[in-house]
Amino acid sequence: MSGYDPKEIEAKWQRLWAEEKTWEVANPGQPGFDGGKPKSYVLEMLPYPSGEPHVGHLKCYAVGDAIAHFHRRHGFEVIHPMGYDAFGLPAENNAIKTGEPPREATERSIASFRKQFREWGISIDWSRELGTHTPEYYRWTQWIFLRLFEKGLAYRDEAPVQWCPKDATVLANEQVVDGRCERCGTPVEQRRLEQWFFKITDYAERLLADFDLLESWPEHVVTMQRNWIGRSEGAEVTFRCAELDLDFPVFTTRPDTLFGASFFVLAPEHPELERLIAGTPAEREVREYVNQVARESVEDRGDEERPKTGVPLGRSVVNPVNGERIPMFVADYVLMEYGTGAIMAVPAHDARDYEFARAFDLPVKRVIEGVDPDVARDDEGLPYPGDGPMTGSGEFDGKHNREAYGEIVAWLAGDGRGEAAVNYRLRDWLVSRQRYWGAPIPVVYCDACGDAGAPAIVPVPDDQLPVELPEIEDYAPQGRSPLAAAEDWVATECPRCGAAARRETDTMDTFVDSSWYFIRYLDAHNEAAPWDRDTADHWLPVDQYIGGVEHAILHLMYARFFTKALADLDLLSVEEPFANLFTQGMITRDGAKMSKSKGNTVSPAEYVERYGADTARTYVCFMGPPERGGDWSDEGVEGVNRFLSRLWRLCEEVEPLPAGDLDQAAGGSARELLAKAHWAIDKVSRDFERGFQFNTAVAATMELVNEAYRVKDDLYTDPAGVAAVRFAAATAASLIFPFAPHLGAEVWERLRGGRVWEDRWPVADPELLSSDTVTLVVQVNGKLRDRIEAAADAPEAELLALARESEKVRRHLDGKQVVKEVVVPGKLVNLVVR
RNA sequence: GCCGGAGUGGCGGAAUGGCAUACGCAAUUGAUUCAAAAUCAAUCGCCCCUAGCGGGCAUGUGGGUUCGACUCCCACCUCCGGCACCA
Repeated sequence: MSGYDPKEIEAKWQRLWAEEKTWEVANPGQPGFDGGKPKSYVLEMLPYPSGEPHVGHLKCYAVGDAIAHFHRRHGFEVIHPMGYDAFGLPAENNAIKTGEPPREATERSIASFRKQFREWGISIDWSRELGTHTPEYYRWTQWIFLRLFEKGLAYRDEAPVQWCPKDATVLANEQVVDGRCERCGTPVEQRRLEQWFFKITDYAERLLADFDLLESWPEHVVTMQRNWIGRSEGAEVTFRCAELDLDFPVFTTRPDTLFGASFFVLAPEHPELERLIAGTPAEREVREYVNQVARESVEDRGDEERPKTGVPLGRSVVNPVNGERIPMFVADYVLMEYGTGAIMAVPAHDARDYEFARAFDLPVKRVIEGVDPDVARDDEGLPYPGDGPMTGSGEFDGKHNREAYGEIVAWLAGDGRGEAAVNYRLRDWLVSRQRYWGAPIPVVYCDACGDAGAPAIVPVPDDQLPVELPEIEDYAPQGRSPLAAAEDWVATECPRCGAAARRETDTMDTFVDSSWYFIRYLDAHNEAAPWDRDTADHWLPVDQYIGGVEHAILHLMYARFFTKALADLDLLSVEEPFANLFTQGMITRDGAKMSKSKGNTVSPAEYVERYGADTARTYVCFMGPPERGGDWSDEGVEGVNRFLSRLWRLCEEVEPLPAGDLDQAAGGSARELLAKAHWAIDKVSRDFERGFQFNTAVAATMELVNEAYRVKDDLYTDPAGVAAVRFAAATAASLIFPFAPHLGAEVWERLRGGRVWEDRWPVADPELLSSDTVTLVVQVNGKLRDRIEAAADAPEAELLALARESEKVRRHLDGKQVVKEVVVPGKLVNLVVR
């Protein structure tokens, strides 16, 4: 015997799959397209190629590949592509440090990923491979940008952004760690700059409503997105500053507390602040305060524990419900980015307003009766955020606030003082980056086309795409995009008037690239369009999407937004990109997240080298439920390797033996082994269907192999018995194939001949799933007292009689009276005694 | 604070309201071997005793529903994840 040699087996099958292009599928209309099969689009989130693949990649692709194989063997035409999310910061930061062009480091990493995916035996359709950093791809990213621009869904606006004063650069949000610059540790400041946005807020309502269109998404992911979108119902009410003839709309979820508004607060970034204070005694103090707030880190400002600060403006507004003049303040607890950047403060019924009122000695006026002891801070039981009868609210007094809510809104709306409103926490997606390694934004600025000093934004015509990323020398940002230094590239002609114009030097957020890659796979080499409509309609939506839960909000929501926008542009027929989502949990080591600095990383390549890809893949599926995390254990890997070796040895042992007719293997341990095999088929199938419970699926296959070991020596004496062992081993190979495809294919070929992936997924024989006798559990007062073999179809009376006959049971019935008998046929008898 | 998820042997984890601890790891023992590794076989929750085909206790804590609860309900504790001055 030669022993289990994964290197040899794995190389053999990988070669065959590559040569025969086993996993490639054709599009409708292409030769080889199989229109007779239903389609299944199985997709794992594409990797970000930086360095080498890590163990999280292994788990993601092992899980996804198992699903792809399972679908194929259920008769689906499975499309299972792969690509690389190749633009992004790490490659660029590496370039700044080492001078190596981002493209080179990225290509090197991609080569490593590609090689390892092949060595893992993942069943990828390589004909559809793509990299988001190639002009062939980002040309279409730019094309989509232009379509969004035409629709008004991409726009340019001034916005506060994160700025590092030491590096003199704008930072991406991901580069701000605890309010400091990721690279130099300097506290980050906010600045207002012109930026590009996508109008995702237009889709807030549909992004919420269309959760109903999804088949199966983890509940917590839906909840996280729901919270992120943060829909609130309330009213927009206008407060007027008569002295300056200025209207200040506010959003409130509590219009029922309007009569209790005793002051009014603007965010420090509020655009009207300057007009309110110009030339007033408050001017200087307000300016100082605003500047001080601007220097605060975002984290400090968000600290709820901090005492409330602010400055009076010396101005007032009129409360539209009662005509009261209430003083205006500026305070940092009001955020410009939520609502209108201004609030009416109702200290009696809002904890934050209450604290501010205390700090500034402002009146607190109760308008709802009630006390919440958990929140109340004073003798009167204020603040009180709950519900109750109204008071001090004019004609609404005595009514319950919930009841009066709608009436107040209607009353305000009647004469234009306010209206019902919905507000979202979601903000528009800021997509421009002052960065080199991304897709250039395809517009130019033309002074000649513009007017009054403001240049016109002129989109680059489709036939001039892609706007290629130029080669540059210095990648370090200098407060503007590094692309600005490529002067020859920046200087261009206006496509509209031909005059001298300048290119946009910002690039797009990499989340833009990954918001549509799953469509490009479907028609990856189309040079005339991002995709062919019919082809995309055939394959979409993705039937099963697999990835890390860390993308629960951003990537998944952006891709949903893109899909809806593209559907509105009449480029797609689906409203939702991912019908089913599976989020895999994170693998830790020694209970901690893996990181290079902790030195607790696991290199998949090392384990594949030592134990083979089948062992590594099966182990990550076996270590626990895949949606949960798990701690990596070298001993656990060895355990899985032992199991695969046992299957291999079983195969080698039984292969040369002359086997008889399986139908003759009717009695004794042969039948028991066959029954175990069918039990395993049933169990693994159900574990797949019930949310990919791969740990128990692998365990069931282990049980089958263990059972075969227990009985094999007895069965070898008889050809029918040998046939039963062969069947058990081949079934184990078939069931383990989605996890350990090389070994599964090899054992199957040796014992059954042919290719296991072309064989339909086995179906358990109901005849062998049931047996003539069952183990009857006998309880007395719910406690197990005996187990008795009984005929499976025995009537209740017989089971009761059997139970009462048992010596062990009688001992517990002694001197007692049976007051109740519970019989579950085929399972259990419970005798209740007193 | 709000919203999710989870608490089961020495460890990772199994259990449509019906045999708690499948499967794996670790540990112990035996076979094989000159020996070891590998392999094969077996034992393996805790406690008690009269040592058996024995009894009791165990699924975070306390209640409840039920003939019967890891599973369902109520209250609480702990841990993990997300959001967080969102008006």
